[in-house]
Amino acid sequence: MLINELSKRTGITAHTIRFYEKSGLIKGKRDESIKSNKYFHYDEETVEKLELIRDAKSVGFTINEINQLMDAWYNNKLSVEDKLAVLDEKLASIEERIKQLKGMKKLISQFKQDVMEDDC
Amino acid sequence: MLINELSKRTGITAHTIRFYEKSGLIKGKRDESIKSNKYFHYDEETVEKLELIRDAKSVGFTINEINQLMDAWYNNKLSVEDKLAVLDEKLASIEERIKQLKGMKKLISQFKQDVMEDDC
DNA sequence: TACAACATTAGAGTATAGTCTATACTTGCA
DNA sequence: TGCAAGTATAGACTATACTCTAATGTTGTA
Repeated sequence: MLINELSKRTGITAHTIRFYEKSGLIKGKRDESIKSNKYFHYDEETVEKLELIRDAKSVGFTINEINQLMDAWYNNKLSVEDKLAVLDEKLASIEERIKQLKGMKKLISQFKQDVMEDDC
Repeated sequence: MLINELSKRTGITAHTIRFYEKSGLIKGKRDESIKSNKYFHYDEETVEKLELIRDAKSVGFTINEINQLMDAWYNNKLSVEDKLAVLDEKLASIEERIKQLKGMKKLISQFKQDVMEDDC
């Protein structure tokens, strides 16, 4: 599929998809048999990757971190140990974030109590 | 206390503190009785605020969101209803983030399983 | 009193993550 | 065949959140 279809399927603009391509997150292939253009072709895996990128971004991962994650996910040049190391590191950072969010939740809830009590 | 002491107490550089001041997150006072300089003086509440800023930033809140939060926290111009509205909104966004993080955790854990099974 | 340390302001620079424009070529359809 | 729609690339622009530099003035201490 070409970039326009990829964009429609993922809801991510062609501009942003090209930005991700330049950042190394995804990789389109050129059809060498077609000499008239230099259009990139994308497969189903790229759709999957873009969805993963969206999810990972929404939880606060940077492009760099997503790159590491995708290498563990799709890159077969990495050893199982290296993949597990990356995955474990990401899991730990997620745990840490959840912990911090819970702390902040507690803090705001407490303050909410205070505000309500002030009102009485 | 002057900016240098505030910086030492919070571990936040004077540059960044001034940036936060320009962004409206904190407010130093000038001693009108001293005419020879324009040094800003900060109180204990500012230390508290900077700690809150650091915590809120670490869970992903933007300066804009922190500004709203601080208004609910410290600004008495807001009504109790308005304060509660801000606090509830922040609580909801924290819940949402926790949910997303848990989803991502599940995804990565699943992939970790897959990687380990591939290894056998 | 010299001078290092500290304070302020304006504005430039950096990093991240896009977002948009301009230019130019290609393709599909009436 | 004409022309709108699609594609690629380079590079400019934006927003957020700092981070640093330069210029200039103030304070404390040996």
